[in-house]
This record gives sequence, C-alpha cells and structure tokens, in this order.
Amino acid sequence: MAAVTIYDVAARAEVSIKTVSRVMNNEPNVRPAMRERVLEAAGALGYAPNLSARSLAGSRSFVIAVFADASLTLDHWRSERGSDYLSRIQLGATLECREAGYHLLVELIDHDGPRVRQEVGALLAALKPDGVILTPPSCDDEIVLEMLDKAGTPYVRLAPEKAEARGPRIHTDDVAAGREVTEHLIGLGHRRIGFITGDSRYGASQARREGYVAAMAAHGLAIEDGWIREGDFTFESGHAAAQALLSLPDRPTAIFASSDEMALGAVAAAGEADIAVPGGVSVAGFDDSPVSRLSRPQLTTVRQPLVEMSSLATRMLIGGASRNPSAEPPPPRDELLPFALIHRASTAPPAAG
Amino acid sequence: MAAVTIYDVAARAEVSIKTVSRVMNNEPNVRPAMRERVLEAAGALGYAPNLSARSLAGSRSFVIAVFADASLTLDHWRSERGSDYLSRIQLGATLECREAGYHLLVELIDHDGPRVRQEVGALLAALKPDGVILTPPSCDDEIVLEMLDKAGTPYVRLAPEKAEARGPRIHTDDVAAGREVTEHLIGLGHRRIGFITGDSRYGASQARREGYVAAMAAHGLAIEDGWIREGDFTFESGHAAAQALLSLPDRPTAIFASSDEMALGAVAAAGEADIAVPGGVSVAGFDDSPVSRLSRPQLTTVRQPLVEMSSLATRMLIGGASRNPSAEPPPPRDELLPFALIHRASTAPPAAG
DNA sequence: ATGAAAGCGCTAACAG
DNA sequence: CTGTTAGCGCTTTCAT
Repeated sequence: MAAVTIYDVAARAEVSIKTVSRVMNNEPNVRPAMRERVLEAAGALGYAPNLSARSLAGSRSFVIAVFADASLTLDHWRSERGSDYLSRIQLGATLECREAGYHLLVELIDHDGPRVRQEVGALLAALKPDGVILTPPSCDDEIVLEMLDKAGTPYVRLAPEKAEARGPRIHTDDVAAGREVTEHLIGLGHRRIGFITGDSRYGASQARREGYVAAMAAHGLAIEDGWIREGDFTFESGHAAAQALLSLPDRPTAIFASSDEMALGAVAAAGEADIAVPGGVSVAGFDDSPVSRLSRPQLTTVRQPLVEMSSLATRMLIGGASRNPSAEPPPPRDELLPFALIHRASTAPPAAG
Repeated sequence: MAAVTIYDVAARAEVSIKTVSRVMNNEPNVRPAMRERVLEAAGALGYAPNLSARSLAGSRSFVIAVFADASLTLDHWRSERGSDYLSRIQLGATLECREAGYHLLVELIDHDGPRVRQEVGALLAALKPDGVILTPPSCDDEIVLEMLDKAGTPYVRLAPEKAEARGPRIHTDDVAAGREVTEHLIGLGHRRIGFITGDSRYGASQARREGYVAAMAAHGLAIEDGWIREGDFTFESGHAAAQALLSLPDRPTAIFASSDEMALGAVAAAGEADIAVPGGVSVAGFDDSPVSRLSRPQLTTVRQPLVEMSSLATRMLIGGASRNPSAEPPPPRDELLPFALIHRASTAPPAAG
C-alpha cells in the first residue's frame, strides 16, 4: 500500500521526475507526446501529488484559510442561531477552491484573546496558507493584520468596518442598504418607522442604522423617542424590541429590523398582539438568510452578496498565490459589491388613515 | 522574513534539533531544564513547526477531513435551507481539532459521480488525512469506503443507513426517536396523528417514518389514508403537506413533521387556516435545529446529538491517529448516542371532544 | 525541451 | 537522556 510517488510515474512513463512535475503543474516546455505518456502513467497508477511535499518544496501550499472569530462563531454555532453567515462565506470559498485544486481551512481565532499574536503566528507558520480570508470582526483587528503582514501572507478583508488601507477589502454598502430599505418603506407610504439595531460588535450594525437615520432625515421624517431599539440579531431580541415598539402609544406602522431573525421575532410579536403583517404593521429584515422564507408572510429583506464576496476573495487569493517574495505586493484593491432589496410579502402600504 | 525553523530554535537553546522535536511533541526523555530552554527559545522566536514538514517526514498529518456529498451540500448551501446539518458536524469536529492541534478540512465529494474513485483517491493521496468523517449519504457509498480501506485511512461513519460492518459508526436511533415523538403525542391524548416524511435520499427519513408507524400500531391506532404525506425537509413541502392534512374531512389533531423546517411550514399552514397551535392542532418537528425556536409557539422537537457525534468521531480519529502500518486496525466500534425529546410549546393535549 | 542534484523542515530510526 | 543521520515527495535551481 506504499503510496505512489512521482518516481513511480516517472519510471512508468520513462521520463525524469522533473518532466512529470512539469506535466502535473501544467508548465510549458513539454512535448505533447511526453505529456501524453506521463498523463497515461499517472492515470494508470492513480497518482496525485502529495500536498505536503508540494508545499514544503515549493512556494505554494494550495491552502486558503478563513479566519473567523472563535467566541462569536462558537456562540453562533452553539446557540444555533445564524451559523449561516460563515456558511455562506464557506460556500463561495469552497466552490472556488474546488475548481482550482485548493483546500479550504476554517480556523477560529481568539481575535482579542491575550495570545492572538502567538495563535495567529503559529497558524501562519504551521499552515503557510497561500491566502487568508478575514471575516468580521477579525478583519478589523490590528494585531491580526500585523501578523499577516509580517508573515507576508496575502489576505482579503471581508466587510471590514474600518476602511483604512490595509490590504484589499471586499464589502457592500450597508449604509446604502439601510437607506434603501427605509426608503422602500417610505415609498410604500409609511411615515412612522421603527428600527431594531444589530449586535454592536459588528460594524454593519452601525452602518445600517446610519442608513435608516439618513433616509428618515432625507425625507423630513422625525424619529421619535423609542423608535430605535437595541437588538443583537437574535429572534428573542427582535421579539422583545418589537413588543416595545408595538405597545408605543402611537405605534410605528413599519418596523425595520437589522436581521431576518429579529424580523421574524417582530412578526411573531405582531401576531401575539393580533396585529396582522403586513396589514397592521410592515416588517422588513436584513440578510436574506434562509429563515427569511420561514414565515408567512415571507420577509422583505436585503440580500448581501456574501457568497460572491468570498468567492471573489478566494479568486483574488488564488490568482496571486505565490509565496514568491520577489513578487511585488498586489495593489490594495477595494471591491464594492452590490446588495439587493428583496421585496417579498411582509411589507405593504400602511392601513389607510 | 525567513521562517523560523527547528534549527533556529535548536541553535538558540543550544541543543540538537531532535531535542527540540521531542519537546514540541511532548515526547518523554527530556530533562525539565532542557525542556525549559527549548520552550523559552521557541517562544522568543515565535516558532511553530511547519505542518507540511511534519506530515511529510512523520506518520501524522494533523489533518482530519469531513467528506460531504457535493451536490446535496451545495444544494443546501445555495437554496439556503439547512446548511445546518453540516455546520453542527463542523462544530463538534472543529472543537476537538482545535484542542488537539489538528486542522479540519471539509471536502465535497461527488459521491456518485463517474469519477469518485479518482476524486477520492486523489484527495486521500494529496491530503493523507489522519482520519475522515463520513457524513450521510456518502457514508454508505461502497466506492468511497473501498477507497478509504485501500488507502488505509481511518474513518468513522456518521449516521449511516446500512449497518454492515465497515469501520466504526456513530449513530442515533431514528426509529426510536420517531416512536418517541409519536408516543409523546399519543400520551397527550392524540389519536389522529398525521406524519410528514423527509427527503427520501436520507436513510433517517425512512427510519423516522417506521418509528411513527410502529408507535401507532403499538397503541392500536389506525393510520388513515392520507395521513402520511411526502415531504423533503423544506418549509414549503411541510406547508403543502400540512395544508393537505388540515383540509382532510376529519383532520388529524396532531402533525409530526420529520424536520423542524417542515414543522414550521405546518405551523404557518395552520395559521393561515385559522387553526391555533397547539390549541387546534399540535405540531412536532425533528432536529432541534436553530429554526425550531423561530416560531411562536416554539417547536417540540427531537435533539439529535450531531455535535456530540462528530466530536466523538474526531476524538476517535485523533486518538488512533498514526499512519503506523504496524498498528492493528482499531476494533470496529459502534456507538449509539442518545437523542432527546425536547418538549416545547407546539404540542399539547387535543381540544376536548 | 529535458534532466540531475540539492534541498524544503521535519520525524524516524538508530547510536551513544 | 541526548544527538546523528537519513530520508519523506516534491519543486527549484542550474545544466544540458
């Protein structure tokens, strides 16, 4: 059961191992006839180059890593709410990796633990990934960025909060998205619109709120006391916030929740208060997560291009993949991907009056 | 920027590289004093052993792979329903890997494509994982098992459909779970209980149905025509099935759906038909997935020990990790992990009469 | 266009 | 208890 190596293939094809190597890596300078022979031999032997050997000898590891915040991710996974964010990032990255013969590693990092330096340093030294995808909020961590820079590992920041020029970033305009949802509601005829914020640990929460505030202001609509309630992206928090909103003396006719789960909580709260959605109150969510369709009515929401973001990030990383120190650092790119308002059934014009 | 190697540490600590290696691997036969010195040097230099070198030279790769069916998984990820199954498996495995200094790779395989042999063979040859976690339905694929055996790669099958003795398996008793839910409903006083099946591509679907049928029979309750409806785990399918069930002339007083999403669909259908849950109809789900709490009332469901299953699998794999060919193959273990009925608010005694 | 030789950074056998 | 010597399977030079 000894593994088949490049030598076995070379022997069978009667060429040197270097030629086999060339063929396996699609390098030039191999005559078609040789290539044929090598391919035939490799196929017959069921040969596949050993990743460790390639990584050790060469300049690429064929590994892309996703860094996600440990406590946040474990929290999500454990509490079983919204492991979805990471899943979608994984989807995009996995797809691209598969196509390019790369492998994706999801690594959890204690991005503000006392030993981040040690942890991230060890990860980079051990794995030597050809690229790292940084998810929020780790993508804004100074130490992580510093370690990455120091190790010379290419990375892409996904939806970073701070825009300062540290490596390429891929993001979407959360402020504009917040504005667009609010304007959608205003366009429907709503004047009294409540807002439920997201977890403050995410930069996007603040951005969405800004969008809401800006849109209200732009249309000359006041935001009354108590119309902005704190949430943390969970169903429960949305439920509670909506209860408060709906029991206001002159309650809003529409609620914009910063996540779909909170929007579902709002829908449930409305149901309990015998207020129909969207008849009695319109509810809009955010994320276009799977759960946005798990209600009647289905939620109006905003689709974030998470899958596209991570697949683009992966492509950038794989494209420039090479630990080659002589290569000039890639120009810090800044990609803004479009979001999309998904108008479904949970929003409608307010009841007359 | 040159990476720090074992030689740098050895030089700084004034010992041989072998001693450094011993310390890094927690091997015996190192005096505390030496160990101290090495640790100090390693710390100061920020040294971490290169994974590729370890893998290439040694008998372990420090990599555990999860094989998941490509089309099914992509389907789930894309359609954004239930990427949850894999997420939970990832959670358990990730936790254990982190603890043991291992890395987790999720690989999608076309488990019934024409080139499985090639694909799986290449994956194993390239990665040389210390162990593979097989998820349904790939865990029942003859070719995949054969390739794994041939490569001598240890694996654990998670929730396999067929029990034949090929490697260790970890599972839960879906038939018993189906029975228990049904009996819970019967215990509440229900006599007319409808059932919504799951996606037939999963063995568990059939098992849950068997449990339902067995429980009904055991209690002398008839299953009338039309009480068993086909579903595919999705909200929509549950919604449609429940609509059919609820419009039956003498409709069931309880509905047992084989997944939480379908149960939510059933709750929605009941709402639209102005039937209260659980007042007018009780609804039970299955999986205790995140969404089971995204409704009012929250769903009665069954918690599958997926996280425990994958963490046990990972521990087994890491524990026996060693490509050491002299080691006798581990005894094929068969672990049955307990499920748990989670009684929440969606089930209650039927309305009197 | 092809090949020979020299490592990559580590662990596995052995010596001492 | 500690160190020496070979490779692991590949990619990189550098020849040819």
